[in-house]
Amino acid sequence: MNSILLVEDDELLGHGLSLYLNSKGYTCCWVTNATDTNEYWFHADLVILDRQLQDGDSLRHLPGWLMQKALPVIILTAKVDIENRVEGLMLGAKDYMTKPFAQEELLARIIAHLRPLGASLLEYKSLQIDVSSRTVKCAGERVNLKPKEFDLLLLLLQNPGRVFHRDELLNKIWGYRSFPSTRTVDNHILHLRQAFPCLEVETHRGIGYRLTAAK
Amino acid sequence: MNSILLVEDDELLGHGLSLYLNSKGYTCCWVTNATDTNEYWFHADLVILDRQLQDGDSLRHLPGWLMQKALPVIILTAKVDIENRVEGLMLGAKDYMTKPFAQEELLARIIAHLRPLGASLLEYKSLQIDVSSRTVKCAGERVNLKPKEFDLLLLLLQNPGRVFHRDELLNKIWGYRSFPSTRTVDNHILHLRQAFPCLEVETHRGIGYRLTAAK
DNA sequence: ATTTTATTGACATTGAGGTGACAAAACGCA
DNA sequence: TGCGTTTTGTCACCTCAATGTCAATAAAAT
Repeated sequence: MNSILLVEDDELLGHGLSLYLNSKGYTCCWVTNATDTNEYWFHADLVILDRQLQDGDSLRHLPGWLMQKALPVIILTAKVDIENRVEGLMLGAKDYMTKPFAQEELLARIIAHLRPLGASLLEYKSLQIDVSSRTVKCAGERVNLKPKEFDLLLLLLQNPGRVFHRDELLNKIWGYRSFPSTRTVDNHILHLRQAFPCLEVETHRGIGYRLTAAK
Repeated sequence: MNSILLVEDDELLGHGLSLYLNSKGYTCCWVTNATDTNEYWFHADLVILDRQLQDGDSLRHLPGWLMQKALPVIILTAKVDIENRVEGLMLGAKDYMTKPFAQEELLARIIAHLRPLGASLLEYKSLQIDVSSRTVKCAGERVNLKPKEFDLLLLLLQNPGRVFHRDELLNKIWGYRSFPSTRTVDNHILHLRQAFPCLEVETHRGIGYRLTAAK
């Protein structure tokens, strides 16, 4: 469960937001000044930072805080002019919202910033395929696939249930434009089947292969 | 040299923005439809996506595109209502801007999203990398790296686990736009491997390299 | 000019993956 | 059911392109 540090000296807004965020399942820590911010910064996964605090413009502290621990920061402010937004973003913030704003939008932005970018994770039964690292885990165990094998697995997983012509596979993965009789596709299908017992690849005689849609 | 994919079917805005981004030092690729987006997605570091294209709502394609390669996406739209913003963010976008907007703010947001959330101190096993002073310590011992070697190490460490195409490395670190056959990348990888026995760089034959995510 | 850094080219090494032989299975047809 | 044909499964081998490696050269920095 992610924890959010809310820095807001407006009692009403601070109270409302912290309740709201709590209700959405976040651990929300609400502070009202720079000193407390400093203290709680380390425990947060994301920071919502009001720009005007009683003890001054919170932006002054931002670079220092970020240097201690890098976090996604969403700045809240009443100021609407462009220069201020640009300044906030340039000082290290990830996002900038102008009051008044809708709770729902803030929440959506929080989710967007907390969501890991590399989450291109495909799942099929006990398989996990990470596209960006080109790695496959089967029941938690890393399995090494050769490049073409990985490409083939990826294509099948991205279209579960669909029948692929051998020719289509040769074209999409091997880049072939003519289709000689070859055992190449079979070979790679074979390797995948051997590597992953849980992988249900149906043979469609005279056509090609398809991956049984997992649920 | 970061490259930005601009998906915008308004001629005027598309042209203006691509010029602007180019003038700010980005390699900007401007396309106007979903098909071309699909093709260029892989080469981009960040995507600016207009929501309404001639061939429909671009949000339909977003999850599919993100699955191929995870990228920060900024959505542009004329729609102002909250539901639309939330929808876009929930589908995987990192940011959402409503037209009309100021170029400067878009630029600031681009910078914010491309800026690695990295603290100035990166760690990997027994390595400590100080980004600001460009120094590396291995098990407490200062190790001198050549500039390009440091850049390469930094890029890998900022994206642990991710596979980098050789072309991508040549582009990001060497600024190449064409990709001649060269032993340059291999050489620098070699030097890093020799300098740091603890550095686990996987070779992905025919693709590139990746740093094993340490934990 | 001297030192440091980067790139190139030659050569060794490796491993991905294709090839073809053969076995096994599926299919068609009587 | 049985036989012949076609398609697929399986395996071992072999090729070649991609990479590892190093020394020599070029380029850049000082």
